Amino acid sequence: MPEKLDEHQGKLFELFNEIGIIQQLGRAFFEERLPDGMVLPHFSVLNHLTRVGEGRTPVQIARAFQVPKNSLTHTLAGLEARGLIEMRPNPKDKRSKTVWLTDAGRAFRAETMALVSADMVPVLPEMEPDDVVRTLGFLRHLRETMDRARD
Amino acid sequence: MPEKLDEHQGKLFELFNEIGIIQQLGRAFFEERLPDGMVLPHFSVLNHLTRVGEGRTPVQIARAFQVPKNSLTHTLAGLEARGLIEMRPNPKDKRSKTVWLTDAGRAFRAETMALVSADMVPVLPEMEPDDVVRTLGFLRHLRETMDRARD
DNA sequence: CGATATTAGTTCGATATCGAATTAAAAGGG
DNA sequence: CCCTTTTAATTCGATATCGAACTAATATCG
Repeated sequence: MPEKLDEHQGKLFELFNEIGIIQQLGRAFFEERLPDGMVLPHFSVLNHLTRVGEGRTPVQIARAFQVPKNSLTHTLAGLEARGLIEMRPNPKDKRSKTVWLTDAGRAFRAETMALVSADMVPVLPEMEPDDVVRTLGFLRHLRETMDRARD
Repeated sequence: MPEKLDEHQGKLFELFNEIGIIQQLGRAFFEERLPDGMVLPHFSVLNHLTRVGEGRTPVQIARAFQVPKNSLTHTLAGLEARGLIEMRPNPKDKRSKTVWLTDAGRAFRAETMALVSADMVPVLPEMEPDDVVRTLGFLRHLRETMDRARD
């Protein structure tokens, strides 16, 4: 039954399509609420360090976001120029660096989070918590599968 | 119970996070298989015209993808320069244009689709069709909600 | 109708993003 | 140990992306 397979594949394409559009909506939503020259990846790095822990290396962060590492170099440079992060040498590896939040970075992340959260409230009641959790689970599985298939 | 609300909101943040990463993975996956200077949005426009119908205007397409219209101007210029689409005046509105696929554009889209589909086959068995459909449904709802909240 | 507001598309300048090449350090294998 | 390979980060050049300002055409409303 090759039609079944095609249909399955078609749905997956639609899923990617939808994901792209939502990503775009989310990016715009965030960036409207970020100061002047800041973009979503700037905030994402601050958030990542808060959630996963400071002292990560640039490659680790790049892998987590699945972006090329030179793209991250640029993002980190922007954050450092704004005094939101600090780069320190990596004691385990002289080629490498580690990334740390400054107090300003922590404060900025918290403020932005509060700001965006407030504006997100109207959306929440529309989203069934169970659906959110289930979707999250599936998307993680999808990501892991794609990641594995990347080789 | 404000903790419940915060938790719900936290899950939604994680969802956006995951969506961003998958979008990135999908983009890379596509662009590895696209010729030289072509990027995902180029393909997306060809695909959109095939699925939704030709003769769309740039603003319609921009709205469908939730990107600024000047970004689309640039994408369309690239496609036109490669002879994959054709711009015609809009008989209903002298400010506007309509976008049409050329034969080369149709052929290119089909070839790329086949190429990407083939490489996507290993991922398919990992994805429960029911889960894909359910996720798709939820994401559509999420998009519509965000779109409505955009005002 | 005529004035004003809105809409379609482009242009411009600034920044983001990426692939490819580069440098420096670490790892691995004879 | 050297030699080769891999890895971390940066640099460079090219293109993508976006906000803001602009032009031309259409819609709205008195």
